[in-house]
Amino acid sequence: MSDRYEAQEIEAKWQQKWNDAGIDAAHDDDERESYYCLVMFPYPSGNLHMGHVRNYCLGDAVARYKRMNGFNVLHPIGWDAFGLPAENAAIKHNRPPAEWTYANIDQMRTQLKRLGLSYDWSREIATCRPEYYRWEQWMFTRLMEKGLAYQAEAEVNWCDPCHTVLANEQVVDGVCWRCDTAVKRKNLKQWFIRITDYAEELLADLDTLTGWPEKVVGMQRNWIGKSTGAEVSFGLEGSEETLDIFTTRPDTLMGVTYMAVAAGHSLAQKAARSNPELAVFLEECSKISTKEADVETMEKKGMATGFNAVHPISGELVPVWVANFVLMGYGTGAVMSVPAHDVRDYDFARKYGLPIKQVIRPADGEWDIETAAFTEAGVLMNSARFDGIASLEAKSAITGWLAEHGKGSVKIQYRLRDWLVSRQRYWGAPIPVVHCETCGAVPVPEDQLPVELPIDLQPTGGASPLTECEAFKHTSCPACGKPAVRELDTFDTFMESSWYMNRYTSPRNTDAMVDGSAMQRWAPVDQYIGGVEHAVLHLLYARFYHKLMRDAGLFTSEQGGDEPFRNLLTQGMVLKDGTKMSKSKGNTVDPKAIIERFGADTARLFTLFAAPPEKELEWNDAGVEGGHRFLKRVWRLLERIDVTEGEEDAAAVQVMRRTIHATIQRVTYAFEHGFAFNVAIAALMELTNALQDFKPAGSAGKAAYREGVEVVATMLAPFVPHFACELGELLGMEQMAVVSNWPQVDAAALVQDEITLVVQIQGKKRGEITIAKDAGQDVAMAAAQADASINKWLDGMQIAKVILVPGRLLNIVVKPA
RNA sequence: GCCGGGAUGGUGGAACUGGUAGACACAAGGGACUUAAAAUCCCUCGGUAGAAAUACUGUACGGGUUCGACUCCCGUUCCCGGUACCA
Repeated sequence: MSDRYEAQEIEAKWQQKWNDAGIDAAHDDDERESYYCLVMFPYPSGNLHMGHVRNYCLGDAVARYKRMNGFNVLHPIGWDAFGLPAENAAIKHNRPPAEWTYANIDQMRTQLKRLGLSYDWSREIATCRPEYYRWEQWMFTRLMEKGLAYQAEAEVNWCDPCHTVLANEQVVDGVCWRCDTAVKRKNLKQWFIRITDYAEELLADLDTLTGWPEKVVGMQRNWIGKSTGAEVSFGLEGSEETLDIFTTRPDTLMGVTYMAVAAGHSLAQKAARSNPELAVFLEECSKISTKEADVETMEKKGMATGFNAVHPISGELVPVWVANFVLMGYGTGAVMSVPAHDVRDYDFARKYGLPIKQVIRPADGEWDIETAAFTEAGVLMNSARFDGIASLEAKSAITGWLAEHGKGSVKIQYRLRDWLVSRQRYWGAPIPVVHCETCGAVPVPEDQLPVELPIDLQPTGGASPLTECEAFKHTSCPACGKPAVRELDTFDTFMESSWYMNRYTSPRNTDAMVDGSAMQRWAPVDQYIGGVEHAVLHLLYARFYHKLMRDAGLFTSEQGGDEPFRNLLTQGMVLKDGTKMSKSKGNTVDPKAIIERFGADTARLFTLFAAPPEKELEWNDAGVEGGHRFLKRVWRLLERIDVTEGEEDAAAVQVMRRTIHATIQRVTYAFEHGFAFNVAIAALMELTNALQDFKPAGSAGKAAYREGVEVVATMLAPFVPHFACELGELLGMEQMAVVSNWPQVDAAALVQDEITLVVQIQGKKRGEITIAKDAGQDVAMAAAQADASINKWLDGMQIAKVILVPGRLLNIVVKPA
């Protein structure tokens, strides 16, 4: 048994033993310090792909390392089980989404278990179960009561032939993915949650996220997009109404030469009634998809409405245009245009022959406005009483004047928009609202929750089958008791993924969404690991939801924190042949095949070794074999474990022990700083190579060799737990490797009397010298000059400068004598 | 378009806070063992010149700062992620 490494047998054996010993359970009642390690739960698409494997191997390494360091670890898993792919699969196979979803969950659970991941399976959750989503329904009714949830019109991508709303993903080059018909924008009354009420806190608390990658914090900051500017009321010629806009550049107000409104703006709609040409243009505008990338990259077009706006300061008339790039959902759906000082306005003005009026000039020098827009700050000109003022002061001067005259005010604007949570889909959590002719939109009372989704409906590709489910649709009004109809939209699936991390702390709680004391024990998540593609949306919604839960009184800041994730690791994607693995490209690698051929440990080892966690990982079948070869090499270290060869060599033992303890230091560092497991595993390979070359001579040699092999077995445990346990057993280690104590560095073993110093001349390496550890510059220089291969570069030269970097290098700067 | 990230040998990657570029692997080539194969072990392995010692050159591209730059600054190209209804 011990002479060959048989992965399949070993892995089955240890998974059974771990299960029997219950070592993966998180204990709600425990003296030890808690540690919460969370990986992003998967969408149950049916098969585990390499991205999952990578994510979960990283999380498992962290969880196991923390257990070996004495922590009581919560490492849960579950299923993000609502969503669009289930409906697509349902149409394809003509089976209800629920069936497909639950079958996939069973299959993927088996695959996860085969990998030997140390989850506490007793806490498994699936978001499509009423026991789960009832609490987000409950939360939504609370938000309605607080005025944080509201209904408003919003545009969707609509496909006429399919008679359905399309997700952005389903719009390809402006047409429906199924029937190739051009999509149309359509207004629907939908539910929103006021995330903008929390914009300031979401922004401010980014500063507390010191354990997050800076790039993610930056992306969130930009997404929230706080800008300070002014709201300005323009008049409308021959009308009492005003045209209100927001601008970040009130200093350029005197340069406004036209206004631009969205196609959906009331002014545009009004103008189109008497202008057929404009009506055609508006129709054309309604055919752009709602994707930001499409809107921003299309050709900028516009048309005059015939209306004129009245400038709030000069009283001059400026034309109001409709422009296809102005978005109804942003601000007021109207903007002021200053072509002289904004690139997009400049291009638009040039295209349509609109006037360009320069009102800012550079503080020093001239600017040719005929050539390009001047977008920097400067000094005002052509601005009547504001002439000569610098941009910065002009902003407050002009805003102040507007405020005095009731035509504007300082305004803080966020790019962040309220969270649209309605989806016109079936496979999602029902929105717990009843629409009553008398009482309006009424939240479903707590004692009637959950509003259960009928699970046996069959989507057809058209409208959601929920809209045709009479049994679901008809109910009575919770307020007045009269017949009423249920809300037929379901929640955005980001709703479920926004609070699952907190649910794991008390996953079977039937009395409340979460339990304050369980939150106190576990929350916030100590380490969250998942794909960087979630850097903005999922992570922002989860942060927001955490604050909503706190403010609903489910836990206090002291119990659950103000933020859900203390530390974040964003892993890169798994690629094959330089591109993302996908079925359509036919370049997928099935983890199952790797596991069957080499075992779970080899699959785990390779995914961790092949690339640093945050970088993309290029899959390489040959590399997998290399990983397997390494395990076999470690295995063979056992052959010499009780062998002694030759005379004891104290110096060799000292070098060996230094290597062992330097490796402990390096591997431990990887776990404590950034999880560079590729480097940690490389260090373990180096140690293995050193042990292979080491002659275990005499009792000290034999002891050093055994120490080294035991250290390798123990430190491999977070990465290849089955292998490490088997090796540990064969070594006669007292405990299973996965529950052993993490090795400690013996500082004495690291001490070195002499060090090697690189010698450079003019910054180029010319040799090495060996000197005493704490020798000074004089000693180093003497040693350098005593070395012929170094000294030849000093011949005929005058030493201009000497730089000594202690422990690293000596750089000698010379010039001709 | 906008926001964020990346680019180092034939390949994946390493290089601490600006201090030896290429650790550790993979592939390839050569050799040992074997009747043979597999497995295993040993050697070579950025480029140019050289028998070698060695020298020059080299971290996407063009500049800059520095005694010293893969690392910092300015500009450029290409690739990837996100862009609010994929999750």
